[in-house]
Amino acid sequence: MDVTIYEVARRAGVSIATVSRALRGTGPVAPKTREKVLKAVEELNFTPSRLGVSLAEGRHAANGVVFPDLAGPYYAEVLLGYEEVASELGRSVVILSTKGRTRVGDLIKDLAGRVDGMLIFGHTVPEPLVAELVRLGVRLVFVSRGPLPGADTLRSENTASAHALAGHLRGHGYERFAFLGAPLTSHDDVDERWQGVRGVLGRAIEAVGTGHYTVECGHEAATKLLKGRDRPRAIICSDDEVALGALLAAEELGLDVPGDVAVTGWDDIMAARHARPALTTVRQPMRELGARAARALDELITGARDTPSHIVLTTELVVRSSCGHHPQEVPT
Amino acid sequence: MDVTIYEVARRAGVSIATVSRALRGTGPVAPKTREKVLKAVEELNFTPSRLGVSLAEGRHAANGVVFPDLAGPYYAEVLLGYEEVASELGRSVVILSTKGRTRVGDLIKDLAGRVDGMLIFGHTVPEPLVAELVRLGVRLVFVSRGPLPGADTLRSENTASAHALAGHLRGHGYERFAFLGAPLTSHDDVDERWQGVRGVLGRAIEAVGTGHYTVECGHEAATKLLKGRDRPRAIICSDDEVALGALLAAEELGLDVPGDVAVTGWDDIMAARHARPALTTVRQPMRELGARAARALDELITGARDTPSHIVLTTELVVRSSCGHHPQEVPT
DNA sequence: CTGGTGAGTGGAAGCGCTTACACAGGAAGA
DNA sequence: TCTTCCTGTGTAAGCGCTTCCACTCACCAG
Repeated sequence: MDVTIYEVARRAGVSIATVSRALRGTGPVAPKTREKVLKAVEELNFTPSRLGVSLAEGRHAANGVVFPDLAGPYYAEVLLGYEEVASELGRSVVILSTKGRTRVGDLIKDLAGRVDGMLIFGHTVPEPLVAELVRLGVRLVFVSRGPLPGADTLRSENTASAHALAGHLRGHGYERFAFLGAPLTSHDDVDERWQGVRGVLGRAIEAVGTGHYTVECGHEAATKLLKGRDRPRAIICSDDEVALGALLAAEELGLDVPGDVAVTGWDDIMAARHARPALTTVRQPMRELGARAARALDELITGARDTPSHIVLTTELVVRSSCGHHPQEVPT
Repeated sequence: MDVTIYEVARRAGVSIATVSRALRGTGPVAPKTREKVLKAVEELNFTPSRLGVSLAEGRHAANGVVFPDLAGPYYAEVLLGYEEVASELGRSVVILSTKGRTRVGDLIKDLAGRVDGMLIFGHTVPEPLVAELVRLGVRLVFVSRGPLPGADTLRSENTASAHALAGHLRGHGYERFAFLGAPLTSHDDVDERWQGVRGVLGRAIEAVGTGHYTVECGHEAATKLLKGRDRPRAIICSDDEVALGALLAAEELGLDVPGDVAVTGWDDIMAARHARPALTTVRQPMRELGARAARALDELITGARDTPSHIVLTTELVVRSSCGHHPQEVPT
C-alpha cells in the first residue's frame, strides 16, 4: 500500500497533476493519456493515500459517532442506519464508545480532529463539553436529546405515544401504575415518556428509579416493587430492556403477566417480540434515526444548510400480550 | 478547529519545531519555553490536525473493522471489546458493514487506505479479495475463521464444547437429534460445531439448514421440523438466535420445552438467560475475542511480531433449563 | 497571415505536521 | 584559556496528494 502518485506518473510518462486529473476526472485529459495512466495504476496497484487526499482537499470524508455502549439493540441499530447512509455518501464512520472511559473530553476532541462532523447520543457527553464543541464549530448532530442551540438534534416522538400507551392501559381497567426506570436527567427521552404517561394517569402512577436502563437493573427494581405491599397493577417501563427484567421478576415471584401485573416497554427491540408474554411497547424507528442523522450531518458539512434543524420522528404503539387480554388478536 | 501550529508558534514566539517538541515531549525544551507554548495552545484552543500528524508520522493511528451486520449481540460485543483496547492503544476504530453492500472490494480497499490494519470477521469478504489484501501487505486479523497463511486468526474453541454439549444431551437419555442452522461454509465456526456434535452423536443427528443465523430463520426452519412426522427429541442450534426462533416455534405448536423437545443454543447472548425456558448454550468470550484481536493487530502494526498467530479461546458449556430437567439446579 | 480560443499538460505552491540537521551558547573538564 | 559536550532552538525537507497558473500547441475565424 505504499506506491505513490509519483511512481504512477513516472511509469505513465506524465506529471502527477495529470495522474490526479485522470483519476478524479477533474480537468481535461486526452483519451490516450488517460489510458496510459490507468494502465500504470493497474500495474502498480495504486490506491491514492487517503491522508494525502484529505490533507489536500481539506476534508476527512469521515464521520464520527459517540455512543455510551452497544449492549442492547438500540445503539447498534441507530449506528447501522448511520453507517449505511454515511457510506453511501462516501464517508467512513469512526466510532467512540464512552463506556467506562475517563478523559472523554480528550477522546472526543481527538475524534473531532479526524472527522468532518459527528453524531453524539444524548447525554453521553457532559454539558460543558457540548458547549465547547459547539463553540469550536464542530459539526454536530445529537440523537435522543432535546433541542439545543448551535447543533442539530434528532429524536423520536415520545409524548403522543406515551399518551396512547397510558390510554390503552387505562382501557384495560387498571387503576394503579408504576413507571419503572425513572428519568435520570431532565429533558431526555425517558423524561418525556414519564411526563407523557403522567399527564394521562396523574397521581395513579408513581416513578421508580433504576440505576441503569438494563435487564439487570429492571429485574432488581421490579422485584422490590412487586414484593412490596402496594403492588401496582401495571408497570410501564422506560425501555424494553428494563421491561424484560420486570417480566423476569414477575415470573420468579410466581405472578402472571398480564393476569396479575401488566408490563410494557419502549423501543420495540427484537427481543420484545420474542419475550413471553410478548411485550407491548412503543416502536421507535431506530435505523431511520441513524440514517437521518447521517443526512443531516452531510447537509451541515457540505454547507447545504447552516441553520440547525430539530427533527422529531413518529413512533407507533405496538400492542402485544404483556399489557392485558385482547380476545380478537393474534400474537405476532 | 482550524488553528494551526504556525499560529501557536507565532503567539508563543517560537518556531513550529519547538511547539511540536513541547507538545509531544520529543527532544529538549526549556521549561519556560514549554510554558509559553502551553499557554498559547490553551488560548488558541489548538488541537494538532490528525491529518498533518498522520501524514508526517506515516501512520493513521486507526484500526478498521469489517463486519456483516450488528443485529444480534455477537458482533456488537466483539466490536466493543475491540474498540476498548484499540482506544487504550491510542487508535481510533473505523467501521465498515458489508450488509447489503455492493462493491465490497472497493469499500475495503478504501478502508485499508485509512487505517494501519483491520479486523475482518470470517466470511464477510470473498476469498480472492482476502488473498489480494494479504498480498498487498495489509495488516489483518480474522475473527471466527480457520487459519490462513499470511494473516492472524482468532476464534473460540468449538469442538470440545460441541462434544460436551452433545454428551450432556445424551445424558438426558435423548436418542434423536437435529442440528438447526447447518453450516453454509466449510471451515467456519458453525461447521466445527456441526462436526463436533456429529462426532459424538453420529447418525442420530441430522443437519437442517436455515437461510441465515437469525431468529426468523430459526423460527421458520424449526416450525417445519417440529411439524414433520419424525420430530427430533432435541434440537441443537448453531447459535442462540436460531435457538430463540426454535423456542418460539415450539411454543406456537404447543410443545413443551424441554418436556417434548429440548433446545440448545451457542454463544450465550444476553437474551439466552432471559428466554423461557432459559437457554442451555455454550458461552463464547465475545468481548475478549475483540480485545485480543486489537492487541494482535497492534503487535502486527508495531512490528513486535511478524509471524502470523492463530489463537483459539476456550468456551464453556452453560446448562440451563431448555435442555432437560436438572432437579438440583437453580435457574440463573 | 495573424490573433484568439480552448484542449492538454507540467510546474509548483500549498495542506499541517514531524524530525534530521545545523547551529548558538553555556557548562565542565583539561 | 581552549576544547568538548550538551541543551535548546530554528531551518527546511519531506509525507502524498490537489489544484492554480502558466504554457504549448493545434485550430479556426477574420
